[in-house]
Amino acid sequence: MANEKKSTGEKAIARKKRLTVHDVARQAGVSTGTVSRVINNVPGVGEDVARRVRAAIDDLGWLPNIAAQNIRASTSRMIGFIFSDIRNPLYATMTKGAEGVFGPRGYLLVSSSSDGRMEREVNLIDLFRRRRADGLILTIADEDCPEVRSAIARSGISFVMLERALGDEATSISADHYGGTRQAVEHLKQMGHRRIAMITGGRGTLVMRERLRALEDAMAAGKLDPDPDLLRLDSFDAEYGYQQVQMLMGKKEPPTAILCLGVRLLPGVVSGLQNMGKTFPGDVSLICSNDTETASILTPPITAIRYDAHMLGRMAAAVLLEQIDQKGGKPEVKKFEIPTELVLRESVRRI
Amino acid sequence: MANEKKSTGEKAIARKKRLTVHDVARQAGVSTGTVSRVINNVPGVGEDVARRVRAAIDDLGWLPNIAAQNIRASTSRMIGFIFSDIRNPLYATMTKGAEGVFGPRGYLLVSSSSDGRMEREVNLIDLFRRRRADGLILTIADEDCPEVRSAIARSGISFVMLERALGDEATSISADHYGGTRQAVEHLKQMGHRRIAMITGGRGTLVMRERLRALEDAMAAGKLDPDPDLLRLDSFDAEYGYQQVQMLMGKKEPPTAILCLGVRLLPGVVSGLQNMGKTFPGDVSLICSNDTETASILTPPITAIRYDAHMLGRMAAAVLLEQIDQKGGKPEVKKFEIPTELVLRESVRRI
DNA sequence: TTGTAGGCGTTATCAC
DNA sequence: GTGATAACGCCTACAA
Repeated sequence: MANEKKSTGEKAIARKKRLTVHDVARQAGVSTGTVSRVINNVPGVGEDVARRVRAAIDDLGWLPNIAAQNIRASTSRMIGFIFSDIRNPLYATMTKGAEGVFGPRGYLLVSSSSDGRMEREVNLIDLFRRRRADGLILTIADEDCPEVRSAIARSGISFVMLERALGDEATSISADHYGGTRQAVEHLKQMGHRRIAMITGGRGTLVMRERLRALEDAMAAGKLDPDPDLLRLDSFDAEYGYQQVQMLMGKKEPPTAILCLGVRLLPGVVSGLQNMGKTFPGDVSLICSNDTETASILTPPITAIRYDAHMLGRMAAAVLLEQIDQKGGKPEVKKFEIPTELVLRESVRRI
Repeated sequence: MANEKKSTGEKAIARKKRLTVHDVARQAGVSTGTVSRVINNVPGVGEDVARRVRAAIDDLGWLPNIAAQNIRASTSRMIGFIFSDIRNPLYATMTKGAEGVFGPRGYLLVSSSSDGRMEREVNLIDLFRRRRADGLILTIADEDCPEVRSAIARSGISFVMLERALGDEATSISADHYGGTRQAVEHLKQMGHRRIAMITGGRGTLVMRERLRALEDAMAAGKLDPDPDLLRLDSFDAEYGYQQVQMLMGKKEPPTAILCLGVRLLPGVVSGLQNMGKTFPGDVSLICSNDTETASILTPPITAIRYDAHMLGRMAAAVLLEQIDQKGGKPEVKKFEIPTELVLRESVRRI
């Protein structure tokens, strides 16, 4: 009663006031507490009263303000997902996968692109801290960046690394890049290839480390000595692929096969080859990663290392939620890996 | 003082309590109001006091809780963007563009996929209403769906339509699909084509209406009578493209040119052609929309209707923010269009 | 210049 | 069963 400020009177004349529990309570002739109990299904509310409340809710078209609920519960039911660029189909697919897990559990997924820049990553982490995100999925550009690591640490937010790792300090979810790359190289070796180049990016990430280790192991196992000049490891950009493939193919002793590892690299590599009049697999064999529709419809279609990015997103979401639920007991650090598969097509020839 | 509950004492022993203005105020030996003034740059705070406050903030590592700020300001600084699927590069690109406008202005962009399903769209709109989003960018599946329209209306949230329209009722931003399609068809006519097919989706959207109108106008202008059986207008899915292109090319009188309008359709159409051993432009000429890297590296590269999706996202964001700022005066309904361009490549031949 | 107090919209803890 | 009331974390009159 004391609460009936004049704003109620203004409502009709002034700009539409936002609806609150109070409006519903008044309309139903009950207290706000009762309204709250009804919408939260707290037992012990009279059936007729509940009916009246629900009628008032429908009548006014009220929906509880989640922000207010959250502030009381000191939670946000929001998860941040940070990666380089949503235009990369890999991240779009992971986002879609994660969304499918978070949505039904009442969490809002907020994906944001850092353009792979450290300051943006730090800003985004701080932003999620200000918004009191309940969790973070991180696919950062460089696992060793101290600024980013300290931003993560001071945020105090539960997080998992996706396609990245933080030593033994954090849970991570990734594809089996070692296995995938190893299988690709073994296939090339079987097809008679000895000079195998690799174009990729992601220095300072689990992904590059595993790919490199796989290549080295495979070469060593075949008693082939790797040529360091065949390694082009500085970027995932199409432009980089375009340049490097031409430099590689312009060498006196060009590679006979190229691993093109990174979704955006492939268009660059292919148009680089086209630009210098080289064909695949005639002039050079090609294996790409991840598999995409583009890879499958090029002429000829391209052999690819495939893994399920959608599943990766789902797993990251599920693992993170589990970790959030257990918050209190210190979270166990776990490592999850999903399998890869070599999709044989026509871009590799026997030599 | 009365406020110093025992929780402060517990802090050391119990689970880490969240930081608040109170902690900072105590640490700096000032009141919470003063802390608030400092972080909000309200003039009239003693320089030494401000310094002490800032020191305390840094010391504790506190960041104001945006949720709490928002609940006071009755805003959320959050914008929802609803479309069918983030894996569609068009939406990913728009999202990126919009992010670039919202971020610097302190707004959080939340993109979510509806899978083009009406109930999902309604759920998402209600979700954004519960979260008190300040604005909505809508790329819904069907402009005429009454459930969705009423969800929009009852939400009371400022919104703009992106690549969609709501008659004269709402501001919309889109590419000039009429112009783009018209130009493509004129080009085909000039190259001697008379039987022009169109594969696309999006019934009930501005985009399809404009494309269809352009095709009809162009045919009429050339005194060609359109064959309704050459119109395949039921889906944007790759699978649909795969099927329909084969049905079209299997006809007694197949088309001599196909407009393949929809990013995901292209891989389907191309592999459909490959599957039946048809080539382009030998057996049929091809024009696609939007332009993608895939279109440019296929053999041969594909003539494409291009428009700037990134710009579309930026514009939608800018227009929406302007509309939000002016909230109070009823928002003017405006229509924005960005130009398209026909990128000539090698998938169209003269006949 | 700084402190106090009330309120933003909700829920949980008391009483009744 | 239901109704007051005190938080949640912050900002802003208003008072001092």
